[in-house]
Parts: sequence; C-alpha cells; structure tokens
Amino acid sequence: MDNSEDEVEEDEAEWRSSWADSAALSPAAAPGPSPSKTSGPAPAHRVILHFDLDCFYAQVEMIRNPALREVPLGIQQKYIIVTCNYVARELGVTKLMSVTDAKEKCPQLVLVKGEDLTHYREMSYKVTELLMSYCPLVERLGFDENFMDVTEMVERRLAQTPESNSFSFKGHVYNHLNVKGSDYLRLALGSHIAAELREAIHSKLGLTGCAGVATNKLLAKLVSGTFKPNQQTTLLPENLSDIIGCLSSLRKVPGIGHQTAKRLQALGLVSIQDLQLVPLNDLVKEFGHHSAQRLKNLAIGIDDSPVTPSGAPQSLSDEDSFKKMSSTKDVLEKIQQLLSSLVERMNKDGRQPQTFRLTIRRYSATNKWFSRESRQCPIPNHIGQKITSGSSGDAVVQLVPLAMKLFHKMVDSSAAFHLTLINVCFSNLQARGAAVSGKGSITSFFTQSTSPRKTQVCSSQTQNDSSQDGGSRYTDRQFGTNRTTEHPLQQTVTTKSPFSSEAALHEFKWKQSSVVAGEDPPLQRVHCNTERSDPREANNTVTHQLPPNFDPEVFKLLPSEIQKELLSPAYVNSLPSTSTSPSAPVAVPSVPHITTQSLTDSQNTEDIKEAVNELDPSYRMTTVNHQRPPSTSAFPGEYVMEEGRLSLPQSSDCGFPGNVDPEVFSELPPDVQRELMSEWKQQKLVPKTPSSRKPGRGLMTKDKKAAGKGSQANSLLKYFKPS
DNA sequence: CTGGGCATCT
DNA sequence: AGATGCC
Repeated sequence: MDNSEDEVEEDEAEWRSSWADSAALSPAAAPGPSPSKTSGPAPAHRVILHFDLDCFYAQVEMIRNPALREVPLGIQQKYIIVTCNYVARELGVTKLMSVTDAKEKCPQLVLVKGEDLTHYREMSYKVTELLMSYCPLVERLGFDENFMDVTEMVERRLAQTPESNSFSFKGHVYNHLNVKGSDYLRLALGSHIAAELREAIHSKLGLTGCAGVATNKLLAKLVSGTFKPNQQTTLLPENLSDIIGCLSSLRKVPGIGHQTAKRLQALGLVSIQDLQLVPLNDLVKEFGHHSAQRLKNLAIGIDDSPVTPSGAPQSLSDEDSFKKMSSTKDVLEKIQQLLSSLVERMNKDGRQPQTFRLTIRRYSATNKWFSRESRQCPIPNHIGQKITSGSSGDAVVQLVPLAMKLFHKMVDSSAAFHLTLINVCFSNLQARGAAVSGKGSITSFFTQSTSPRKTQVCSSQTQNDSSQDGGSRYTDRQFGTNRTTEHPLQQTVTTKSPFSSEAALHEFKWKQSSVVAGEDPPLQRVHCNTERSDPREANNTVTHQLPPNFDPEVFKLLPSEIQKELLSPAYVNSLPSTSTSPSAPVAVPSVPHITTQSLTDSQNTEDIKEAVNELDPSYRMTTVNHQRPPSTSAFPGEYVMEEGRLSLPQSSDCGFPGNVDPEVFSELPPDVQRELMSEWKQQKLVPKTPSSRKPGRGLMTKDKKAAGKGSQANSLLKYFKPS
C-alpha cells in the first residue's frame, strides 16, 4: 500500500471539488435530514482554528515555579509521566512513559505530581475565556486544545480592509488562482488571527502553543501539529490530499479510536486509502448509515461538524485510581475524600447539581483495563442547596450515604471485591435562578448574601438575540491592528472573564482566581468529620440494626450523621436483600497482579507499538515520525512566508523527505529552511496523488447535533460578549 | 506500575 | 448505564 496514492490517482480537480463543494452540493441522494436549518446555509468555506498548547501541564508548573524551566521536568500521575517539558524531551523522555523508564533514561528528571488538576483546569479555562473574548465560537477539547470558528471575523476583516490582499501571504502561493484567491485570502486572514491569538495567550497568560488554520475542525487539528512547539500551520485546500492521504494509520484520524480502528481492521481496512475506497454499504453494515458516512467523510477530509461552544462544563467529577481497594471502610473514606474536593469545586462553580453518580472500576484479569460501572441518583434538593450555599461539610456528610447506597448497588461487600478506581460526579448542573423549587427565591436570597461576589447583573447583554447564525453580531476585536482604541483583553482576563459575566448573571460563583498562577488557596478539606457524637452511643445502641453486608467495625468509625443515614429506611430499603452476617469479616483474597497485557487482539509488534504511541495522541509528532509511510508526495512549487518563518503547506506526515524530522526542521533558521525546501523541491516528486474516487458521492448528512445544545449555549453567549 | 478528566451517542 | 473517544 506504499504506492496506493499513485494507484488510485485520479483527476485532482474533480476530487477537490467534491470535497470543497460538499456542503453546497447535497444532491437528492442525501436521505437524511435537510441541511441545518438552525443556522441557515452554512458558509461554503469556514475558517477554523485549532489551538494546542505545548506540554500543557508542564508549562503550568513552569509558570508556578520558573526554576523548573531549566531542568528536565516530568509531570507525574501515579506511575506515569503524563507529559514533560522540552528539556526533558531532548533527554529522551516521552509522554506516557513509566516513571521507572523515565528515571532510567534521565536520572536528573525532576518530577512534579500532577494528579490534582486544579491549576491545570483553571489555566485551561483562562485560555478558553481569552479566546472567547474575541469570538464566542470556541469549543474545548480536553484541557489544552480549543477549536474556534473565525469565519465571521474573517468576513468582517475582509469587508473592512478591501486592500487586505496586500498582506495576505508573503512570497508566493503555489497554484494561486484568481478564482480561488478569496479562499486563500480568508485562510490567510485566519492565519493572522491565529497568530494574534497565540500572541495574546502568550502575553496575557504566559503560555505557548501551536495553531492550525483550515476549513474544518478535522483539518485544522490535523495540521496544527505540523510544527512544534509554538508554531502554527495553515492548510491550503489544494494540500488536503497530502495531509489526509499520508496519515500512516486510521488511528491518526480524530474520531477513529481504538475500538473503531479494530472494527475497521476486521473489515480489512488498515489505511486511510482503504477507508476511502471501501464501498459505503460495507461500512453501513457494520456501523450504521450515520457512522458509516461520517467515517467515509473523515477519510477524505470532510468534516462539517460545527464548532460547538463549550461554555461551562456540564459535569464535574473527581476520581482516584489505585492498585487495590477491598474494604468498605477504605471505600467510604475515599468517597468522602473525593466528595469533599468535589463539593468545594461545585460550590465555586455556583450551580446546583441535580444528579450524583458513582463510578467504579473493578480489577479483572480478563477485562483488565476498562469496563467501569456506575450508578446514579437524583440529589435531594436540600442537599444540593447545601452545596451551593457553602455548607460543604453538611453537604458531604449527607452525600456520603448517598454514595454508599450507590456503591452497594454495584458491590456486594459481603464478598471479596477489588476496586482500582472510584469516581464521583455531579451532573445535571442547574444555574440558580432556574427555579429548583418553590422556595427557590427565598433561599437564593440567603445564599446570595453569603456570596462574596456581588451578583449584580452586568447589563452587557445589550446585544440582541445572537442566535445560531454564527454569532455574526459579536463584535470581534480588531486586536493587533490599529483599529479601535480599546484593548479589552488587558482588563478582560484579569478582572472579568466571559465566564465571570455569565457567573454574575446566573449567580454563579465562578472562579475569581487571578491570572497569576501563584495564587493557590489549597483545597481545604471539609471538616465533615469534626462533628462526631459519642461513639459509644452509636455503637452499642444501633449495631443490631445494621444493614446487611455492613461491617460493624467500620460502622463504628463513622460520624454519627453518616450512621444515621445508613440506618434510614430509604437507605436500608435500597440494599440488596442478601442475608449475611453483619459481623462477617471481609475476606480479601490476594489477586495476582498482572504486569503485562496485550494491547489489542492483533499480534504484530507494530500494532502494539502503535497502540502505545497512541495512548496520548497529542504528542504523535514526536514519536511517530519514523512511521511515516515511504511514499512521499510532491512539494508544491512555492512556499509561503509568514512573519519571517517558512510555513509548509504539507501535512505533518508527508511534508518532508523520509529522513527529515519535521521537528528538527522547524527549529532551523528560516533561511536554512528555505534553502532545504528549494533543494527538495527540485527533486520533483510526482505531483500530488489524489487518492480517492468520487468520495461518498457528495451526500452529506448534515450534522445537526448542535441544535438543542447549541441554542442553549448560545442563549448564554450573549453574556459572554465583552461589554 | 495505566491518568484524571470531559463529551456524545445509544 | 455503558461504550467510545478526546486530551
């Protein structure tokens, strides 16, 4: 399949038009729902940015402690280095390497614990908020990535600076045609916006990162990692086939995960080209029409999924993993610990959770690494109010029995068990003022008075509707340019963030942390155990009423409030009706620990290596370069200069001759880069190999997922608009 | 010696 | 409630 690109060569113009017009030409073939009516006809060509912060956790720690900048730094979670700074990378440390291996490879490696995500989460939202202050269409992906739809911003700049052609691209652009000129111009403007936003992120927050500029999310994400770290890359439409066709495996396509890749492999599909060429019907049989079409589209670079504004998170969770947990007492203590932290976070958020969920992962030799189980239940109103009102201790005390009840729905504690993870989660988050109960107004009055923040409505919502039509009404800042006098960022980030505005309007108490990462009120543990009644009383008088499966020795240790809860009818009735002696000690069999496991069903080592590499795709460039397929595609005749740096329109995987590491290349001086480029260019490899036949027949099932959530999110967006 | 989140879909 | 996918 090395030369599959050549084999399937086809008229490129046709191929290109088939993707470019995919949104427009939606022939009668499309049986699905009609194209999104919510936003009207989507713009034929969007401009999408993808931001990806460099080794995010490590950057945050280096900001908190600048001395760490000059040493090899690894962020440790349990026994794993989840990420590391570039000093450490030069010494051979990679992400998701075991601490043992890392220390072996780099004895000087400095480790910082990273299990507490508080600082990372806070910084992450600062980045998102900063982006949102320019344009509300920001979608988070994890803590360190953001998508942004800047189509409207680009249009506005186009309208305002008609002569902007002059600053579009420096140098030449390969295959630049007048017809397409406006397309390139828009991407060029997008690249300028991306550069300005990266600069804003750097100057305001001190973070560096990469950006990708393209016409959809898939391509923007794929292209953003071409040059790392702290650089950006624009994908021109004519190079779509390069960046797509050269991906070395299906797993590199965002949206194709482990399971999907395995199912595709079972169909004999391993490469992107395989997926491009497989008859749609074959996929439909396995995945259903919707997923099949989506997969086909991804394989040819089509992704019309909208940038869906993330807004505030829809759930808050806290979890811990461990090698073994086998006693109810330990479980209870862990749950209490997790809940204390979670309730504090929930309180800072300000919203009131309506649902609680407990998730566990059991140890299992066969099914070792996934399979979680969960149970959830509504949160009684009076408990939820304790969370928002700041009575965290009370809230935890009352939530623990709730959690234990859910726990016993999953685990029969009269038998031996072995857990490796516990997760507690609040969801169905309700903004106050959204009428939780009839007495909501009164309680909110009280809680409001206790809130340190003034919950005054900031009347920044003067902006009208701003519904789904892309937020065209938002003012986009003409940052960087000489335009307007205001530089809203300087006040926006530090004093009022978009979320803070939202928080005010919804009476959230959304974080007020300053930009400087130094501030960190350590999570103060809730004092839920302090109010403990006389143990003797609880112990002797009620032991005989203990629920089944409950160890009285454990029961004794509990605070009286929890003991009462455990004896409440609601709790007892919910228990499984097993008749076990309450005093039966829990037998804990020793389970042999499995030290190795097969990653997949496949046996060849490349697959395993691949799987390992892909455990964290965010670093794929550094580790997977050598896997670049032997076939190389052509270099375009021209290169693009931007801000003195050479930008390659090629994809990360196929932009260079096989022996050239893009990461190394990116660190060369621009003039050296240019020289190398000219040299390679003259080797004149075959022009572009459009590797697809008429893909998918252009039928596009419009992604309408954002209809419900989108409108909801957008109803909030007007509050985000900078005043 | 496999992290700690988040989201969506079914 | 679980599966799956992303970081």
